[in-house]
Amino acid sequence: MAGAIADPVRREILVMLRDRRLSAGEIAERFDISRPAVSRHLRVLRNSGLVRDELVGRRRLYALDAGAFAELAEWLAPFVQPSGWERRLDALETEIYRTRREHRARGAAGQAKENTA
Amino acid sequence: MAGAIADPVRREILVMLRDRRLSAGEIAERFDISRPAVSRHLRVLRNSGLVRDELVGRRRLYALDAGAFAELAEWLAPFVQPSGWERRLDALETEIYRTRREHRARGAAGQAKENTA
DNA sequence: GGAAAGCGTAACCTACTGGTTACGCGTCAG
DNA sequence: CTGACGCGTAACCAGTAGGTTACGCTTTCC
Repeated sequence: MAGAIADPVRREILVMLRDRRLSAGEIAERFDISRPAVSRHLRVLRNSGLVRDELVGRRRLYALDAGAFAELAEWLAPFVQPSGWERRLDALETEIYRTRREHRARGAAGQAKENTA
Repeated sequence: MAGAIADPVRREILVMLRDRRLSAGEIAERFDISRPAVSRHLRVLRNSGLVRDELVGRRRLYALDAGAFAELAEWLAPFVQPSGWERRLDALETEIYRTRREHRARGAAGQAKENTA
């Protein structure tokens, strides 16, 4: 399911559906890609459960399915605002590593370069 | 960035890092795939900003970056608990479509099959 | 100083993804 | 009934993602 929101086109479709329910054609005409391409994106969204579809005459209306998004949010929740526990454990672990190292090499200063800030 | 959480291996790495900070090797040995493969997953996570890395001696420690997750959560937020607005608009739109249709065809009953429940 | 440890990168191959055009099927309009 | 509309599917193709093995660089240990 997480793979469904990986594609930018699909994410934009989801944003569009946030406002109102839309037919396949209405969705497709807002993109520069062909209609079948959009149709397949819609199928992926359908299979992922992020979207529900309803046949109305010869049109097919798409709407968001809140349930799937709730699942996503549920997965994401533990990652936002780390509980503070980990930071302490990290510090402890680093300390262990450093003391073990400095047990021998006395002259080497403790250096650690931060990346990907 | 959303593409980074599409892969199941990367998601599992993130879960692992939720508890404590880990070195590349510690991460790699928990998977059946080769170490270089894990290394590239880590690069993807690094480039996506979901993970920060710090060089400690000859090891490279990885830790979650809360900022990126906050962004994700921010994007996801508008999708959980729809505001109620859309449902009303949907109902209205459906009504318009039906009345226009039934203006001519009197006998046809309003039918709409739900899919992908 | 030299061997080993810890990681990343390069080159390569396969599998999937996402795009296209051509087509088929059901529904509405006249 | 027949033509147009709306939409999905099939077949095909190029680009990317993710796996592997081989290799190189930096840091630690003796």
